[in-house]
Amino acid sequence: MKSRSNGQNPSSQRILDTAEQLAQRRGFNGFSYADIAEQLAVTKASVHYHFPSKADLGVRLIARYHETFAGALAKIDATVDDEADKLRRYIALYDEVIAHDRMCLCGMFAAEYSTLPEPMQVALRAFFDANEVWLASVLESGRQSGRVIVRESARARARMLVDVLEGAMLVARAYGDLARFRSAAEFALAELGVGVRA
Amino acid sequence: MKSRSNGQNPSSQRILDTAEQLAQRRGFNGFSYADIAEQLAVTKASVHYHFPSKADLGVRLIARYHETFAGALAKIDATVDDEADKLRRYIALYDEVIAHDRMCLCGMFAAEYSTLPEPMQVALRAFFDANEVWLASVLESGRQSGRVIVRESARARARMLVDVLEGAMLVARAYGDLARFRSAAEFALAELGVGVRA
DNA sequence: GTCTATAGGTGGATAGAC
DNA sequence: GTCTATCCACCTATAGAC
Repeated sequence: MKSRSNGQNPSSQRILDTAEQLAQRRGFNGFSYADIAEQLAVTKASVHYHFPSKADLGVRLIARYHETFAGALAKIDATVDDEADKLRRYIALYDEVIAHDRMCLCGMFAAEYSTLPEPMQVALRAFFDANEVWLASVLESGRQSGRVIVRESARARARMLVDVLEGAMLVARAYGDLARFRSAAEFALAELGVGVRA
Repeated sequence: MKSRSNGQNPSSQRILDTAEQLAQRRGFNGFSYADIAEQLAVTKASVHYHFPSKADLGVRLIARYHETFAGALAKIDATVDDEADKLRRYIALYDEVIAHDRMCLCGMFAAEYSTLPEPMQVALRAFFDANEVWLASVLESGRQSGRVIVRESARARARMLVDVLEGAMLVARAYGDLARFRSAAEFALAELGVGVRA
């Protein structure tokens, strides 16, 4: 039945790990099959066996990133009640990315959007949509519980929150300055009446 | 004395115009000499005559973009007194970029930062530094005149402003949604006690 | 599932005629 | 200042042996 890798076995995972790191640091147009093969000490042909085309690889990269992110959000929902805490935990997800000297995979791909195969563009928007939905839900809940200040549309504020975090990562990376990202994140939280620490 | 184009003659300007458009839409790694040559109906060799290496072209792109931007800021300073108006005019500069279906040149290059030749990286930071200095000055002045609400460091708030505008452009472009950018910009202004309209 | 080998194309860049 | 012609490195991708 399985005459071809489905991207779930160990080899495929290692390839995705390596490609993800490269994509987050150099962009989708900034790395090649040769780069992946070199880091894993295999041949380009071997990588092509698991991911026939770069478009396939790109779609799987976004899908896995999305799944991992969604899992992290589900864990927050399962372990945290306070909406302010949820927002802090959300920002910590971004913090960990830039702390590892990476850009958000989807923020990176957003820059290259017009050069991407259409399936990747669709998957990319799905990622941002999911972030927006989750954040809007937390903000709405926070407004009702009185733990978060949201004067305007929760949905619009959710979008703006994603925007500032992506932008802060983008610019901070040019300065190699993690503190710069944290400062912007702190401001974004403060506007919601949420302190950096509980 | 001038045996070689200095990037200031008409041909060079047309090349820079074309390259700028391509770079803002596809990124520095997303266009080639062939793309420029095709749009201008000349040969690649002719483009290389004006800009021998792509690194040369990239540095000149950022330098010209920076100069144009600085000129626009100087014009704002020369024609507007009210700090809230200055901030609205500043945001209008970004608005015009995305309205032309482009990303900020330097925001785009920031994504590709680690793949850029070092001279381009230096020029890139200089652009963001200049933005930050101008904005911080306007915010500080606005705070003193009472026309802008700035509770924290003007410098840090200036950075955060650049971050949210760059991030809003980045994400809005994936949705082809100018309104999404405008909404984020409006929020950013509102936090400073500045309305969208005077 | 990984390898060697290679195809077919495009990248940036240069030489030299006009 | 623009052209033709070309170089060489690299790209994505495939064929076929092991």
